[in-house]
Amino acid sequence: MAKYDPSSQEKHWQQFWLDNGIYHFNPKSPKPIYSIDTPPPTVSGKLHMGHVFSYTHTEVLARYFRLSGHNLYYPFGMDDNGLPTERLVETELGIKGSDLPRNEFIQKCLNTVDQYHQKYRDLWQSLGFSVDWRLEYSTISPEIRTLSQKNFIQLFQKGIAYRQESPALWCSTCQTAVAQAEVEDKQKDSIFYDLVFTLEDNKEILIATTRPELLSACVAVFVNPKDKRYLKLVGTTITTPLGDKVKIFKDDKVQIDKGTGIVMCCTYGDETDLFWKKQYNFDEKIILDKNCKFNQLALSQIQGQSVTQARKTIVDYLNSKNLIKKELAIVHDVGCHERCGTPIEIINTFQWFIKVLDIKEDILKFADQINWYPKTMKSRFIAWVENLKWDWAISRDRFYGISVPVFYCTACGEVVLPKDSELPIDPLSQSTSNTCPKCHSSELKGEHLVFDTWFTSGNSPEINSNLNQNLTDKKIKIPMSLRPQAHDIIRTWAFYTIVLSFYKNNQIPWKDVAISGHLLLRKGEKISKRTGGGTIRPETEISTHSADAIRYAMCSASLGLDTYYDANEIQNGKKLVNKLFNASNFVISALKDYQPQPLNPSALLPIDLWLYQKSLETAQDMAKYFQKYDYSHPRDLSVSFFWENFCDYYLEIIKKRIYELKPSDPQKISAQTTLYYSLQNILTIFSPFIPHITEEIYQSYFASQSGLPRSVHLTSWPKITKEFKITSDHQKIIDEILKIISLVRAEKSKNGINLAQPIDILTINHPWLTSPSLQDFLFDLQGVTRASQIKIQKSPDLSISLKY
RNA sequence: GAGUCUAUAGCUCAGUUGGUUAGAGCGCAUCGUUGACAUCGAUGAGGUCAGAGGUCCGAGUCCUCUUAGACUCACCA
Repeated sequence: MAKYDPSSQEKHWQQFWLDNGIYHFNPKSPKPIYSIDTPPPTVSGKLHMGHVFSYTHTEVLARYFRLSGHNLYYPFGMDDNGLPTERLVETELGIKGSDLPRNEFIQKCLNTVDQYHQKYRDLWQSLGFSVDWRLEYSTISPEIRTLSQKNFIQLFQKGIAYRQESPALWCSTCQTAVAQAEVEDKQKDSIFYDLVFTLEDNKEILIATTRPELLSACVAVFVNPKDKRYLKLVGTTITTPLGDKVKIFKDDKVQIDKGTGIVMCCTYGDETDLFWKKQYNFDEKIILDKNCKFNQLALSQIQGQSVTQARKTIVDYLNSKNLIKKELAIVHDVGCHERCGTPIEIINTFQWFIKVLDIKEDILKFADQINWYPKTMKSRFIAWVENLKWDWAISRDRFYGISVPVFYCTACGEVVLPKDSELPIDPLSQSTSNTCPKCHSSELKGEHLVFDTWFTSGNSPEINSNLNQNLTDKKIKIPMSLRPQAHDIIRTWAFYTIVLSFYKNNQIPWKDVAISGHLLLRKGEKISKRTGGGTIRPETEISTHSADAIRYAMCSASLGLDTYYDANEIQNGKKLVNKLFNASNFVISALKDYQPQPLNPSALLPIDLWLYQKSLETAQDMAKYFQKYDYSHPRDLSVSFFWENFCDYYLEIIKKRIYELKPSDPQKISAQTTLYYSLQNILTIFSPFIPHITEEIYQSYFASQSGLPRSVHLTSWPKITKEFKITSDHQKIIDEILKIISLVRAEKSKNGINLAQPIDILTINHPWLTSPSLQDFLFDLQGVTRASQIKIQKSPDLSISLKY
């Protein structure tokens, strides 16, 4: 018999599914809709195994929901605008967005993105994803740009989106404001400099800082109210090493034992500076401009210099005047931009914000209305919301993104909105026919800022519910059924989606959230955004091991847990595929002389009914787990039913009937009927995990049977019914028979004897089994044990003896 | 500094609301294999459930503390 070759067959079935629209959403179906808010992966480079991991989880679950009677709505998007994509294009083409005319740069981005769409789609399809590819979206598409801009305009009109010049978290490499969620801590080497300040009585006093370059922006000095050393200085004036005079204040935030116990407050070195500025209403002294170069307000020597240059310059300068008394090398955590690793500065700029601090309570209430799987992920969300300190900065000083759709009146500065019909709009290259609502001037200047990608992808439920309307005449309703995603973007994507849904619909965006963990390469080694999993590439893994084996391996650990990439699991997947192929071929060959007939429990031998019932129970148990978004238990349940009950026991038990009985014998037909229906169940319950091999087997036999669907993926999840329940008496006997089979095998194995070795007499010593009660099982038992004769003797305990 | 999670066999993990003798796969050992399958079958060894205390008739499971690790947040002058 030909071996199964996944490398050709997987492609073949993927094409078959596409050609036949097997996974198409059917708007006319009466089944309840199950809708998935698939994460649109950011187009920022290659997809890595971490993507494969979490997307496979959703894929497997989606297949279960389809089989269990839902009209599955499974779209797919690509998040292909904004900073991450820009950075990809910049590195790939070796250009800088800032060096090119905006239109030209955007065109280059669009070209690059197109290639990536194809690559991404190819990968998902090579894994056998059951997505309806007619429902594919791209966040840079005109429809979605319109939707995003429209939503912005509504938020602006309600006063929820606002523009403000204020200190914002700023990345000097990316030249843009960033959101709190995009900042991550990094350990950096630094130096604590003890600088000489002068008191009113001309006495010198030391203040430690790691940011001497900000000295020109020093607006105050703080000590701790409990610090007896300095308390008497509060209220007096102090002179900085540069000669500026500032006042000394007291505040609890000062740590007595850190540095010299005295802190300078510079606008702005960190968030504490910002807090003090607001609290004590200091005047700002802004010395860093948007390029993170020092301006005219800074010390003349450092003007025009970057932060690192300036630090060196000013240290040299102060040293030359002997104003640094001590340098202490330290390692400390610095907030950096997660995309590029650059330390974040706080810079004053005009940015657009969405109010989120005002609605923390509402958001927390929404979090309660959503089912979180696993439950513990909800606490991460709550912790994030409770700790928010900034409104959501939604604008970015970048090029390739969805423009903030506003104009400014050059006469009076008023914000002018475009007409809805003018959307999508790029205010830099397009104009609006609206005029200034205040002074009616038509002299307008377009906004150059673009949206943070999350502002658009945060609308994904609405995007999904409006996709491809001619295919989905019934609108997909919000809340959608499921948001699947990984845990690293709880604070971004999940949070922003809930915020936007709150403002837009005052409704939760989805009923359930299923959060995947991360795939780890080795103990403690994450797949980082930079290296993207190194040499382990999804494409190679799939082509060398097969999609089915990879899918199987990805479902090994529980939802939400970080999991190691385990070559063993892939091997197990391969073995399962092989085992299923072999077992099925055996079953199908056993069905050669079989005419399919309706399944009638009373026409089945007890052991046959037992096996069939077991297949239904397994399906039912799996369903319980699947409904809780648990894919790993169902996987193991299906494997152990198939491997142990079906292969190791049942197939061996019925071989004698298959080989030796006439086609017309009811006992043979009973076995064949059981095989016929059980194998269908087995294929269905395995199909979410290993969709290719199950389709291969299904197509080789079942697809041509009358009354059966044309694909295993269109079958129904097996349902348990009372009529297929065996009696408890039979169950008891079967339990004993399985034990006896096991004992015979052990006995043979212990003596180094081939399991197929015939036995003259098998003697069963048993407390209550009798010949009549074994009547229905005797033939099978002879077959599986190879015993020509079976004797039963009464005995307090179960034991067996063999005579060869 | 705060929060969340994790700690079970050599490895990777199960262990549902506390209930007999703690499970699986891999690995290991021994044996077997001409009738679906060596990507196989059978049998077996291997665990004081991180540590200490507590509640209970009974704790891997609940509570407290300790230790180690991961993640998130805060601090980052």
